Amino acid sequence: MPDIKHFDPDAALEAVVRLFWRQGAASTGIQDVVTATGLNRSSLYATFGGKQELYRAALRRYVEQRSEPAFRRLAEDERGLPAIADFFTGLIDARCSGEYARWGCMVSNAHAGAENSDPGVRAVLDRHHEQLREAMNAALVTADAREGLAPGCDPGTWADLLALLAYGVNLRSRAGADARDLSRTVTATLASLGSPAAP
Amino acid sequence: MPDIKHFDPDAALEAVVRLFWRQGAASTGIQDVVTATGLNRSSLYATFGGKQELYRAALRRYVEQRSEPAFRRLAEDERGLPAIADFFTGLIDARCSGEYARWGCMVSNAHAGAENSDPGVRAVLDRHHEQLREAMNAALVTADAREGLAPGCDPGTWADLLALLAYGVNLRSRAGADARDLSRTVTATLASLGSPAAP
DNA sequence: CTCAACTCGGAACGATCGTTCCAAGATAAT
DNA sequence: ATTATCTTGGAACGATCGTTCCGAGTTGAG
Repeated sequence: MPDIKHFDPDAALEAVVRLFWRQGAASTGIQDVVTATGLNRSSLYATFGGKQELYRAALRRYVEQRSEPAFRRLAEDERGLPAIADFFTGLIDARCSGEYARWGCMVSNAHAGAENSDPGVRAVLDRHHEQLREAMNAALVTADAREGLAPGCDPGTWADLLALLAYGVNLRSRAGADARDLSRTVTATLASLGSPAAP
Repeated sequence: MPDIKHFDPDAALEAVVRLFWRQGAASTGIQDVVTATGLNRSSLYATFGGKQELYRAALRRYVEQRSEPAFRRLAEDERGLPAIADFFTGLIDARCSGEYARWGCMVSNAHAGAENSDPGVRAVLDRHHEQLREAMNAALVTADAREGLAPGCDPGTWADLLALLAYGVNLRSRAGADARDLSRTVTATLASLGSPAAP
C-alpha cells in the first residue's frame, strides 16, 4: 500500500477558491497557491493537475458550496416574493461586508475574464446561470400562485431580469458600491413586481 | 528641434484598447502590445509609460470614445422610453455581433478583474457608473414628462436598476448569451415601465 | 523485514514577465 | 553643416511564470 496524503485536499481547495475568487486566475501564480495552501508543488500537481484544472476545480467548488445552496433555498422557499427579497439581502450582505466583502462573485468574475475561454469553465458559467434563472422562476411562480404578481408579469421573463440584476450587483459591489444603494434598487424593483392590490 | 514620432499615438492606443478590452490587463503581455501596435518597447515606454499607465490610458479612451457618446445620445434623446430601448438594442447588438462580439464591456470587465484595485482605474469605473445612471435618469425624466411612467415609478430608482441591468447584459454576453434572450428581457422590463394607459 | 506504491521537499527547466539601457538614426533650428 | 534633442531598434536585465523531475521519506500489505 502506498503512502497516504499528509493534507486535506478539501481544505486546500477551499484556500484555492478564495485565492482565485479574490484575484482571478490570471493574476494568481502557482507560487501564491503554494504559499496559501502550505502544500508544495509536487503535491499540488499530483492532486489537482495543472493550473487550469485547479481553477476549474475551484470554480466548481465555489458553485457547489456557495451558489447552489442559495439557489435551493430560494427555489424551495414557500413564501414567494419575500424569498427573493431575502436572496438579494443575503447577496448584498455577502458582497459588501464580512470576510468576502468586495470580492464580487467568482462566477461573475469568471464571465469578465480570460477564464471563460476554457470550455470547461464556460459550461460551469452557463449551468450556473440556468440554475439561478430557474430558482428565480420557481420563486416567482410561487409568488404568483400565493398572492398574484402585478398584471402582465410573466415569471419566466422576470426571472431573466432578476438574474441579470444579480450579476449587476456582483459587479458593482466589487468596485465598492454602497450596500444601501444596491438594496434600495433591489427593493424598488421587487415592489413593482408585487400585486398592486397587495397590502 | 528633436526628432518627431514615427507613428500615430492615437492609432496605437486604439489597438491597445482592443487588446485590453478582449483579454484584460492581466492576460495581456507587453509583447502582445508590441506585436499588435507594431511599435517597439522603447517607443511604448517613452510615449505611454509602463503597463499600468498604458492600461489606464486605454480604459479612459474606451470610456471617452465608446461609452460617453452612447450616454450622451441617451440623455439628449427627446423621445423618452424609445431612447432607452434603442440604447439597449445598440448595446446588445454591439456585444453579440460584429467586430467586438463576445468581448463584453471593457469597463464591466475591469470591475471583475484585478484591475480595479488601481485607484485610477477605480475612479474611471465610478465615473462611468455615475454617467450611465445619470443618462438613464435623464431619459426617464423625459419619458415621465412626455407620456408618464407607470404609477409609483421613481426615475432615479429605475435609473439604478437599468444601469445594473446593462452590466448584467455585458457580463452574460461575454459568455455567449443569446442576443434575442437578452432583448426579450430588456423589452419586457421597459414595457413594465411604461404607462399602463399608453397604446 | 521487505518491498512496492505513493507522497513530499526542493532544485531546476525553458519561457515569458515588465522594465531598462544604449548605440544608431532622424529631425529641425542654428 | 553642425548640433542638440528626441526616437527607434534591439539586446539585456532580474524576476516570475507554469511545469517537470528526482531523491528521500513514509506507508501498509505480504
